Amino acid sequence: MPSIHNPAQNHLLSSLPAVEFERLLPHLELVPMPLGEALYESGGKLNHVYFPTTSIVSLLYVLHNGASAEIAVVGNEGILGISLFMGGETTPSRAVVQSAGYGYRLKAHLLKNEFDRGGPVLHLLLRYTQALITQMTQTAVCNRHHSVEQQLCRWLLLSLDRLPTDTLSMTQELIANMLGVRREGVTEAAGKLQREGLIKYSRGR
Amino acid sequence: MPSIHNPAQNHLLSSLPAVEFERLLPHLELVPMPLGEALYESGGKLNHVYFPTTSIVSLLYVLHNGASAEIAVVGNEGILGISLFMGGETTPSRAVVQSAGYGYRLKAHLLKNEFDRGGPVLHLLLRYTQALITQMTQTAVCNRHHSVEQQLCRWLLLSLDRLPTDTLSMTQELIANMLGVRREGVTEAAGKLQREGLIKYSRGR
DNA sequence: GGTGGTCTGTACGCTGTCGCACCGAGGCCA
DNA sequence: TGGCCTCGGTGCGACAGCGTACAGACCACC
Repeated sequence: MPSIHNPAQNHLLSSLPAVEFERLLPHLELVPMPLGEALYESGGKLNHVYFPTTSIVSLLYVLHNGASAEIAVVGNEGILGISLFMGGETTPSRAVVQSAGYGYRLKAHLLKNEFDRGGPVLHLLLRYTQALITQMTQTAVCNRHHSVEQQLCRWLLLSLDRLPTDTLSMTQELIANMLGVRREGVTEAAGKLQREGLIKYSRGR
Repeated sequence: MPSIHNPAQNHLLSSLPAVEFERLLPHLELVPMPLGEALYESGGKLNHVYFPTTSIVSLLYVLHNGASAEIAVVGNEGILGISLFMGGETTPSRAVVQSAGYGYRLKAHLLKNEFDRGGPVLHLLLRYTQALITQMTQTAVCNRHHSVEQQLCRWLLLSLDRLPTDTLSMTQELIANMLGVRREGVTEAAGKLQREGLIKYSRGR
């Protein structure tokens, strides 16, 4: 376990009061999160919750026909698995690692116990959930009113906000089906942004 | 106050254990909810929460340019004002009465107190919030992948699920800017559905 | 019965996105 | 060096939805 990793890199964990943090600390387990890994499947059971530190994870909603759309992005500011304490046993959406990195995971029942104590952990998690809801609603309205280019911009910013560097390695193809648009659309929009000098890329920015 | 009205018409209230229900009962206030009334404005303060009984309320997200999109529908199965207990003082979205009727309202701090006791009220509200999140994610993915006609269908079903009758009075214009599409698009889709014998309408179904 | 206002239906051109197909460029490996 | 595969760029026809404009239908009120 490389020493450069530290649970406090996750803002949610680092916001916990010392008592609660210490209590969870021994159970936090550093795990690598490789590109493309699916943390949860839609309808699957929830065994662990994840606190990303250097990785980014997308929440996807998948349709019957296979088409999908990203509904939110979670990075080092958040947690994966909120339905654990919101009520359901299962996760309504698919969670896929969008940018490889690390994160800490915790057995689901441990967090649930902590949540049920009703202290600062509860309030922190609810506050984060509220923020996540806001992100989802913005996604919904983006999907309706904005162009591919605008959505690409938003997506880039959301992702960069959650990474220490200003470089992210992604294929346009992947971005495209995160956003639920055509790959060519992304090519076009990205090309335009590059011409305007806003971004630079070659096979992953 | 007409005696046909009863707080138990709201499924959330009727699911409460007797103790909690009795505790809230004296503070529930029946209010008419006329078409078009805005219960909350985006960013506004939250003085009351609402439990619709015979009305339907839309949660809208409004853009700077005035364009808006519906992100969820709340009827007699739910509650308005979840951000009260989720963390924010203010509401992130606009709430507009979409179908006139009645509902009960409760002073915000009373529900907050109840929530903070951590009992069944907390779990019930969280479970409902989870359901609402699911509805929002579906809205997001609908906005991306579905045609106006499909969205109209979904919208009609969502609304009818929340009403005792199978008739709702709405102008196409209103439906259109709930969905964030053109009025003509709704006309066309509705016309098609009518030709197929699925719905009937004249100036509000 | 007339008048005005609201709601609905129809038409037309425009643009953004889609689906498909194809090609060039870059990277990896033998 | 050559070959392969992935990734990025481009072109083209099809089409859904948008904006605008206008005409008819229905209702309410005088």
